Order: sequence, then C-alpha cells, then structure tokens
Amino acid sequence: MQTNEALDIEGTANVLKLLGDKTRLTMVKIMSEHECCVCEFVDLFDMSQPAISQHLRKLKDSGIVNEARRGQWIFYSLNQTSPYHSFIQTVIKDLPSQAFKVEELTAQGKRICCD
Amino acid sequence: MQTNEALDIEGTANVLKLLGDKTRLTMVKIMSEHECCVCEFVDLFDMSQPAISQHLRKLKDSGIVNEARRGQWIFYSLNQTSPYHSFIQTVIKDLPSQAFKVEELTAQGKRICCD
DNA sequence: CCAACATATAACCAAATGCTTATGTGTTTA
DNA sequence: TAAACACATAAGCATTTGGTTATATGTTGG
Repeated sequence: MQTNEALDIEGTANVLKLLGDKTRLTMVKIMSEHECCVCEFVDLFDMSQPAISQHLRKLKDSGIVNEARRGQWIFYSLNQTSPYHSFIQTVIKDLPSQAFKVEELTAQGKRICCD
Repeated sequence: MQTNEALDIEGTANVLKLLGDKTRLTMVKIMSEHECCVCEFVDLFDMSQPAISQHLRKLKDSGIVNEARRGQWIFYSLNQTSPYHSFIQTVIKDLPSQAFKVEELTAQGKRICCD
C-alpha cells in the first residue's frame, strides 16, 4: 500500500469536503482518465453550465486541478503537482471507471479534440 | 496497494462528505487508534457536548461507527463490518497519529476505562 | 468588425450544515 | 429514591453550499 507523506488533518479535510460531492467526485474520476473541457462536463451532467463552472472553480482554487486554454476551450485535468495528488488517486482508485461516459460523448460526436 | 471492491460513487461521496469535516475526520482517526467515549471527545475538542454527540450521530447513522454502552458511558469505535471500513482506513492511513491526545487525557486522569 | 460559441462571474435563493442553549433520558450511587 | 453524571434530542440561528438565471468576457470565423 502506497504511503503519502505529511498529510495534515485540516488540509486533508478540505480536500475530502471537495470530493464529498457526487458531481465533483465524478468529475475528478473522469479527469483521472481523460482530460475534459467544460462543455463536455455540461453534456455529461444534468446541470447548467454555470453550475459546472463553479464546481471546477472550487477544484481549481484548491489546487486539485489545472486549467489550460486551447483555442475556444478550456481543458481541465488533475494537477499532478498538487501535494494531494497521490492521496486523491488513492481515494478514487476503486471507484467505477467513468470512461464509458466519455465514450458515449465520442459516439455522439460531442467529444472535443484539439489535435 | 490494497483494493476495495464495488465502491459506488454516490455512497463514497457521502462517506467523503462525512470525513470532510475537520472534527469528524479527527474523531475517526482517533477511533482508528483508540475506542473513545463521548466525554473524552468533549475533553479533546473545544466544543460543547451536544456538538460532539451530533457529529457522532452522523457517523453512526452512516454505519461508519459503532456505539456500545458500558455502564454510564457510551463508547464509539470504527465499525469494522461497514462496507466502507477498508476504504476509510485507506483514507486516514497517512494522517498524523492522534494518540498523543489520548495520552494527554490519560496524563490528566481524564481517560475513561471500564475494565 | 460582428456573430456565434465557450466559459466565467454576479446576484439571488432554498436547503443543508454546524454550532448554540435548553431539556429529556438512562445509569449509578449514596 | 433522589442527586449526580453521561449522553441524546429539540429548537433556534448564522453560515455555507449548490443550484438557478442573467450577464460579462474571451476566442474564432465569416
């Protein structure tokens, strides 16, 4: 079992609070498998675009995720340099893969790709 | 690294929400090291007895902890039969030990023991 | 430069959260 | 059996949370 160093209780509680929301937890699991932009999340969740943006902002403010603009789109991904990155990986490790959702997007031609 | 089976996103999010509070996270870490009764938690946290009871109730309602009355006191401990038990162990594994707090209680003669 | 698109922000609101104080319930002991 | 103790529950309240709609900002393409 992997060991993370120097996790303090307060910081960890804050990360867990962020992950303690079904939408954000699913987002994080998705991002652990695929980079995603906002409009993809909007398609994946039954929720307005501002609601999605606000969840992503919380994750970004905490340093859990990165944003990267590519043209029109802003892509979000897990921040691998966060002190909590490996902790988060541990937490989401056994959650069911959400890859099928992204595959459904692809099947519907809704997947954004900037290559 | 240990693997837990069949964790669903919604249930996991609920557990994480419970752990996403500094007080409850500390309580759970303490209980992973020592069984504790309510009055000990009251001594350990700068908080009223009802506040402590309410945190413990949430943990109990979710099946994360057990309660056991022994005489006057009610002792709380991690419920090892919870489907989330090993997941919780994984989450709290690298948090700093809280054993020193219980040792302080013992030093002050405030530790409850029913043997 | 302007229309269309992607995203962020602001303002608002209902529901949930986490505390408080007051009081009820169960157990022990004198 | 009554007082003392441990704990739970109820009610009230301020704050936080997570959504909504409306609007602002930034980017692209005609």
